[in-house]
Amino acid sequence: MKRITMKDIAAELEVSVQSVSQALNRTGRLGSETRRRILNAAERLNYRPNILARGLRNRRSYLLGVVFPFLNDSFFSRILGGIEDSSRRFHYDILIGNSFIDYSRRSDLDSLRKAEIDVLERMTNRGVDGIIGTPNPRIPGVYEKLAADGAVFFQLMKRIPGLNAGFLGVDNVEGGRTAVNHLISLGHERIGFLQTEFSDYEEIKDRGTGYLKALIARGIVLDTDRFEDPGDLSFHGAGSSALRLVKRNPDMTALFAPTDMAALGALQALTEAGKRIPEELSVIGYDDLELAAYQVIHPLTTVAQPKEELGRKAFELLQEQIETGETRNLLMPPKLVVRRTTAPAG
Amino acid sequence: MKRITMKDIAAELEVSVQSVSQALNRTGRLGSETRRRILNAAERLNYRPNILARGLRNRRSYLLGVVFPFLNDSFFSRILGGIEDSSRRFHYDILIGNSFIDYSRRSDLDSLRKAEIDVLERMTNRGVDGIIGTPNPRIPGVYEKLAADGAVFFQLMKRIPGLNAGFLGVDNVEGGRTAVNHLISLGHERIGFLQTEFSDYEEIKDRGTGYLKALIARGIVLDTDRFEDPGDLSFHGAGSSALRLVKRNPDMTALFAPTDMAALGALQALTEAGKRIPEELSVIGYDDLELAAYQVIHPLTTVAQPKEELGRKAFELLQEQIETGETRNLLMPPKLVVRRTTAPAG
DNA sequence: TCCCTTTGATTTAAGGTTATATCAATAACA
DNA sequence: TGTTATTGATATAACCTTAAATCAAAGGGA
Repeated sequence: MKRITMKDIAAELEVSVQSVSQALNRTGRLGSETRRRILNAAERLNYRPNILARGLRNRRSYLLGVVFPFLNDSFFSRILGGIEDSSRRFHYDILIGNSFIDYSRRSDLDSLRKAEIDVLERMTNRGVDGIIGTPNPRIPGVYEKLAADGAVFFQLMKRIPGLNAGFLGVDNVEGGRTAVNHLISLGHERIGFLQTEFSDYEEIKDRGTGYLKALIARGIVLDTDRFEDPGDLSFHGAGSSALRLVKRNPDMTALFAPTDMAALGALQALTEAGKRIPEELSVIGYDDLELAAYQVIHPLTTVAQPKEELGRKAFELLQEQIETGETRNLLMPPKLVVRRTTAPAG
Repeated sequence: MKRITMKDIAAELEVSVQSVSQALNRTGRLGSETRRRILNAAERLNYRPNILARGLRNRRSYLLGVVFPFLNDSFFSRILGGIEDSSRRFHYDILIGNSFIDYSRRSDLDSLRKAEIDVLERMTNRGVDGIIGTPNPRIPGVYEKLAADGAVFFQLMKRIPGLNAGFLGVDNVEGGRTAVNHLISLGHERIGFLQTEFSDYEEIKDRGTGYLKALIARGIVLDTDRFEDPGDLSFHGAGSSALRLVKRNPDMTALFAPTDMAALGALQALTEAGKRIPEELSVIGYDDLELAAYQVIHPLTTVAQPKEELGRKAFELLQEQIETGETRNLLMPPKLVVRRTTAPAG
C-alpha cells in the first residue's frame, strides 16, 4: 500500500516523469490532451505530492517554525491559533517548539541558551523558511546566526535590540496609559501600580511608563514612588504587594496591575482582607486572559492584547520578510475591556 | 552564506561524500584518523544535517503531527506541552494543525470533514511518521485511510469506534464517580447533574453514568430524572440549567457540573440568584482548568484530567505503535482536586 | 608464493521532485 | 523547397543523504 509517486503515474500512462510534473504544476508547455490524461490518472490513483522532496529540490519548504517560551500557556496558544489561521491559507505548515524562558529568573542562563539554540537548530535543519518567536532578551547572540542557517526570523512580543529582524508587539506604554485613563475618567486619582522587581522586564516597565504619563497628562501629582510596589507579579507575590500598597496608602482608591494574573492575586488578597471590590477599590489588569473574563464574582476590567490578531499579523509580516527581505516593526494598539472590577471613585 | 553540506566537507578534505556520511553516523567502517578529520571539519565548518534529505532517503521523518479541535484552548495546549516535552527527548519534531470540531453542532459536517481531511493530508504529504489527534466521532471515514498514506494514527481523548488505532483517554465514568463520591462523603445526598443535550457527547454521558453509579453504590435513591438537566453546558447555558434545577429541587444541596466551564456558569448564575456557595450549595466541576484554580472568591473543587501527563503518555504510545505496529488502549485515572466550592452538607 | 580475510575507502543508486537543456515533429514563412 | 519558428514531449542533472555494492590494499595463514 505504498504511496503513489509521479513515477507511478508516468509508468501508468507511459509518459515521462517530467511531463507529469509539468501537468501537475502547469509549468512548461504540454498538450492539453496529455495534461488531461495525467491529471485524471493522478486523481484516480490518489496521487499526493511529497513535500519533502519538493522542498529539497526547490529550497523552499513552506514550513514555519513557531517558538514560544511556553506552549501550555493560554496566552501564547491564542497567538498560535492566529498564526495557524493565516498560515493555513497560504499553505504553510507550522513546526512548534518552546524555549522555556523563565520569567522568574531562577534557572541558569547557559542551559536556557542551549535549549533555545537547540529548538532553533532543529527547525533550521528541517529547512523552515522562517521562524516566528518570542526571544529571550537575556540571551543575546542566539538569533543572530539564524540567517546563516537560511531562515528568516521574526520577533513577536519581545525583541532583541539591534537584531535585524521584523518585530510585532503591543504598545505597552499606550496600554498602561489606557488603563490609567480609564481609572481617571472614573474619578480616581490615587492610583497604585504593581511594579516588577526585574529590571529587564520591558513590557511591565513600559506599562509603568504609561501609568506615569497618564497621571502627568491629567495633571495629577502623586508621589508615585509611594504608589508603586516592586514585586514578583505572581499570583501570590502580587497579593502581598497589593496588601503592602493599601497599608502604605490608605487613601488609595484604585490599583493598576500590569498582568491579569497579578490583578487576580491582588483581588484575592484584598477581598480576603475585607476590601470590597470595586466599591472601595477599583482594580484593573492587563492581558485579557480567559481568567479575567470568567471570574464568577469579579469579572476583571483589563487591557486586552489582540492575541489572535497578533498571530495573524505576525504571519503576514514574516511572509513579507521572506518574500522581500524587508523587515518591519509594528506595534498594535491595546484595547480596554471594561468589566466589573472598576467603578466610579466614591 | 549557504548552508554547508556533506559535499562541502568532502571537497574540503578530499574524501568521498560517503565517508563523511559514515563518519557522522558512525556506520560502515572508517579509519579512526579519517573519522576524526571529518568530525573536526564538520565542527569547524558548522555543518548541520539536512533533515529533509535524510527523511527522503530513510523514509522516516521523525516528524509527528498533532491535530486538535482547537489550538487556542488552554486544555489542549497543556496536552500539547506534554507531547512536546516527551517528543523532544526522542528527537521528534511536531507539526500542528487544528480540525475545528464544533461542539455546538452548528456547522455543516461536509465542511468540517473537508477541513479535517485537509489537515491530515498536509501532514502526511510532509511524511510524518505518526499523528496524534482528537478525532471527531461525527465524521467517520476520515482516519481510516491514514494508514494508506504511511502514517500511524493515535487517538487522544476521543475515539472512533472500530478504528484500528491506539487510544488514550481519561476514565470518565470513574471521574463522575469520584466527583459524586466526594459529595457523598461530605454528607450530600440530593445531588444534581448538568446533563448534555447532545446524545453523542460521550465524555459527558460517561461522567453522568459515573454519577448514577456512585449514587446507586451508596444506596442513595434519587429520582435522577428530576435531578438531571440536559442543556448546552456553555457558561450561560449551564447557568440557566443550574437555576432550573434548584427551582425544581429546592432541597438539592450539591451540584455536579461535568465541565469546569459549566460549573463556573452555574456558580455565576447561582450566586447572582443569592445562593451562598458552598454553604447552601456545593458545586463540583470537571477538567481542572486554570479557570478553576484561579477563581478569586470560589476556587473550584473539580476532577482533574492529567493534561501534561496525557500528552507525554500519548507520545509514548504512538512511538510504540510506530516501532512495533501494536496498538494499545489506555485510560488514565482522573484525580479529585478539592478547593473551596464544596463543603459538608448543612 | 598464492589465496583468503580484513580493513578502509569509494562508487553506484535511490528517495521524489523540478529547472534547464535538448530533441523531434510540425507549422510558418520566404 | 529549404529555412526557421513553434509545439509537445523527453533527457539530464540537481537538491542532500545513505544503504549496498564494489574495489584496492594490507595482513594472515598455508
